[in-house]
Amino acid sequence: MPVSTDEYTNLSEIRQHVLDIEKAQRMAEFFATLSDPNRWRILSALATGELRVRDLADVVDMSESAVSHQLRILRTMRLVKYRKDGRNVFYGLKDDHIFNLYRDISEHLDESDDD
Amino acid sequence: MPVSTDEYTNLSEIRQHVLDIEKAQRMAEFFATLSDPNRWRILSALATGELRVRDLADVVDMSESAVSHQLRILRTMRLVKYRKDGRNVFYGLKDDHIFNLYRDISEHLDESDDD
DNA sequence: AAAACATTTGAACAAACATTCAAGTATGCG
DNA sequence: CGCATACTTGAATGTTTGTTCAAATGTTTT
Repeated sequence: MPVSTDEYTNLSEIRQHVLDIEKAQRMAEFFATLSDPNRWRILSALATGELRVRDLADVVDMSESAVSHQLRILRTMRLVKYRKDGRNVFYGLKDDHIFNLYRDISEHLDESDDD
Repeated sequence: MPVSTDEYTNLSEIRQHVLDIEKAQRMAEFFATLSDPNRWRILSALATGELRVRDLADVVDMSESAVSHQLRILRTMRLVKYRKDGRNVFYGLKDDHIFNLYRDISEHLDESDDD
């Protein structure tokens, strides 16, 4: 009986289950948003409540400019919301999706290397 | 009554809730692992079952070398397991943590921009 | 033992990214 | 109005990252 180049598995069937490039791209982009330590620090600060940029910069120990750049990214991914009040801008978490996520991953990271 | 530089919030209290740099770093590293479209494609392929590198490369349409490099990263983060069989190496998902994750994020990504 | 196959590894290169610095906008205050 | 404050933006810079290509390792087959 004829065998294709593949001797082990039916590749054409598997190929249909592989995430298409567009979807894979969107997933990757989202995770990229959370792949920076300072953005996590920002998010954890905002988890305590609304903060204006200046104070946020202070508590996470970054320059206002750096924070502002990062907030733009978090905004784009709709992880934070903001509200203007005079010359201040207050940022907050958009929902707590992220902190469920945070819990799940913490678990994974804390698993011991038993194999 | 004296007011610190901060007129709005008690910063020193918030500071204690900010993720420490080390933990933030670990979180970021983990998410970085999932911040590449091709790694998602690899994971989704492995979600169908074990595959050897050659076939994996085939279904995700990448070079064997590129796949091998990516598998090293996934291995480091303990997202995949592997098993040698002769000259083949079969890779598979280590657990399905990741696909719960996948579901959660899909939800978030599919939310409409209503504000 | 040699040739073919499967996978890994390392160096090199281009693309993506985070921070800095300087300049820009916008609001409030004297 | 003019100056200070709060925030954003853009260009420049150094670093990280993913792929390619070539070579190395290890295994099976003849």
